[in-house]
Amino acid sequence: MDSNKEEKWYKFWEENGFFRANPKSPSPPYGLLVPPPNLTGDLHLGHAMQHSILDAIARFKRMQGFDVLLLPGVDHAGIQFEGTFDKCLAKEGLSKQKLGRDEWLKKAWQFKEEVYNSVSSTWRFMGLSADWEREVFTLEEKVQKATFEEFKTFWEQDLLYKGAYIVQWCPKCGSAIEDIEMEYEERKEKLYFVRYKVSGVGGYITVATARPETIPADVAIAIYPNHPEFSKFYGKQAENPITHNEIPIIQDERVDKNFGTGALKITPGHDLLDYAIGKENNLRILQVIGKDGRIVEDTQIIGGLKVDEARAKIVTYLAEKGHILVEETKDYIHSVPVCERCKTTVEPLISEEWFIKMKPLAQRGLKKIKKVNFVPKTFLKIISLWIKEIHDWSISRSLWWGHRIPVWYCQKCNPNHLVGKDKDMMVSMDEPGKTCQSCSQKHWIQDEQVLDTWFSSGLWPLSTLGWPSDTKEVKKYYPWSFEISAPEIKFLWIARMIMLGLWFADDIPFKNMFFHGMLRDLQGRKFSKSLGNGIDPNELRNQWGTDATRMALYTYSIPGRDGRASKQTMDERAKNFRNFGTKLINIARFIVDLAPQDARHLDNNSSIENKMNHPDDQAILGKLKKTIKQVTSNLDSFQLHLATDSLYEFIWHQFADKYIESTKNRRAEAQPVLEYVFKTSLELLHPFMPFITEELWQRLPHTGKSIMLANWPSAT
RNA sequence: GGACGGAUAGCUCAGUGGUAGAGCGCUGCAUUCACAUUGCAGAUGCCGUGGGUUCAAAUCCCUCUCCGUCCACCA
Repeated sequence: MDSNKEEKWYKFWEENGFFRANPKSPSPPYGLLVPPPNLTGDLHLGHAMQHSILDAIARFKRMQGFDVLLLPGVDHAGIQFEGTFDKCLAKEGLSKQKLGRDEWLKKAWQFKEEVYNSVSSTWRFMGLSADWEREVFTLEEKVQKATFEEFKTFWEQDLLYKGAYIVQWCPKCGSAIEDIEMEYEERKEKLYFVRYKVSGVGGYITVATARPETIPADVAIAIYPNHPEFSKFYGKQAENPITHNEIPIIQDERVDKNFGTGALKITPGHDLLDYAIGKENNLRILQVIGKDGRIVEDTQIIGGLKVDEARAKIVTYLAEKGHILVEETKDYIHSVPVCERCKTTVEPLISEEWFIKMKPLAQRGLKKIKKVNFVPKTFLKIISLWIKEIHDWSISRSLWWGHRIPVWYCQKCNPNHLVGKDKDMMVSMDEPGKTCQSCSQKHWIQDEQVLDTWFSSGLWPLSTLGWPSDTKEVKKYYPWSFEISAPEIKFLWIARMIMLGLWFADDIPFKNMFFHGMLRDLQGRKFSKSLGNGIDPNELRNQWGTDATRMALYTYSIPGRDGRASKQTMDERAKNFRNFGTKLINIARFIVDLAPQDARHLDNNSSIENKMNHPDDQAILGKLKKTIKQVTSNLDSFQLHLATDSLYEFIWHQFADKYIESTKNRRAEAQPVLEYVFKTSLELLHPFMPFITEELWQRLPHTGKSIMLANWPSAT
């Protein structure tokens, strides 16, 4: 089937409104939420698979008589978009600094339009029967309102706070990121043994560290309790070899007695564990690494240097002074956290950020999460465990592209942008009309940061339906019937949608949660641009057609199961299903074009089983019934690979190879069965191969305008 | 260190208590036949290891090995 014909049918369906949901219809709802692709991202094989699965379920449910809402959207993808856009600006010699926030945003929106227009048409691929008129962009007004309501409610419920906290900072993105936005890279570095002089009693305490450049920010040394060698120093002071400050020697059982020397330098400003220990011991917090990834200027010895330069220089210096013995230095392989998006080494440092207290949300989430039917069900456990061990969610990002934090400070009374309840700050979407309660004037200035993309995406099941307004869409389609996701965003997105949905709408956001597997290359590596191992779904479509590409993808659609694929394996499978399509065309040619003059034709009004008594007819009708049952139950349990498998086997090897051959000597008599079995087969196949089934169905005796509107075959 | 998943034909993978399956690849035969983008026939597997439950195990249970993924504050 060529792409012109595909386009023709797609247009036919869309123009007839077959993709549209109808909240007013009395039919029961079946809502499917398309995971919004990133604005800047090309669609890859994983998207193609998601779309194919979503579309099969949607078409199946429509044929079963449901009022289907398949709702598409686009994600603004904060960090990713901003990175791409800034690169483009740099080519024109422009930058954020030069433009300023307002001008930058204006250009960013223009850029968004350009990008959107150039790629959005490709999102309609794979025959996705989405209700395009309802497409939602994550920054549009509707979503803004919902996001504001979310923020405001958290604020009123006292679940929102702002504070200096140790965060994972990506110097390149210039923003805090969440733990779950980080990756780890195995790196071979050096482990240095640094001697700190103990004051008063004489002697040294040695710590092992991979990060000597943070020594200027050391504020204590911690040893594990009852350290055989060092416990005599407990309570004494040591001398910081760089700053020469006196720092206390403390004990903590979180220090691993088997690592290094059993003593740990405490740097609360640049390490999460140290931060926790420092807080409990009321230690000062010093910072030597700035948000630009360089050592702060007024640091001794290494001020102004990049981190790796600083490390080299400080090691040389400490070795010269006898604090590091070169022969004691070890090679050390460990995992270094890097930013998932730009692969820059992440620096833990102190920053002012907004947080949500997640405990209450997690509690409610855990109580109700069992209502979600996870496919495969192992995800219930995985996600529940994560929710159980939830920590507060840092929702602010130092970006410009996103929902700006709806908080206003009185510039006069609150120049440091501190947060208290209703004095010199306000939570408001637009500039407050009121005056400041402290100075009775209006000098409002908005918080500089924007919200984490997932803060708004987490509300996607509600914001897309017009919440917080009590719309007919919310009433009818919430909770959604079906959601699909890649496993990699199960915490970032899925877990949060569940908690937020329960918090704001008091119900789970979706009844069925389907996780597909990850497609990898033949060596088991992820597809990535840098490896160049990606497979372009459009190339497959051009070569083999959309129907065949979809069928090839269904063979990989087993819930939660990763698959390995190459262009070659995809070609092999797609080719097979292209051949299957050819087979269908030839079956149609045989049944329709070459029908004998005296053939009776299919009569929709009477039961075919009762009229056709030949054993071959009875046999094929029986097998068809069995196939209807199988396909229906496989679709009900979202096992698309089994559904397509049994259809393929039935149509090709039972119907075409055996039954059709057997009718050649009683051709005219068998015509009604040929027509009936083929038409029914096409209807069963339509969710998976929408184009060719429409094309051929139209050529058979039929009622109704489209196979999309046909009733799902019944086995009774 | 925890949690989860995988190991089945040359390759990519289904199956998951009752005589080993598909696609691609391979071998042989068939062309005035709806279809060579085909049909028919065929070869190829101690279903990772060791044990257990059962009349019966690739399938359920336990052990081990190897691979993979996720989680965790790996200095």
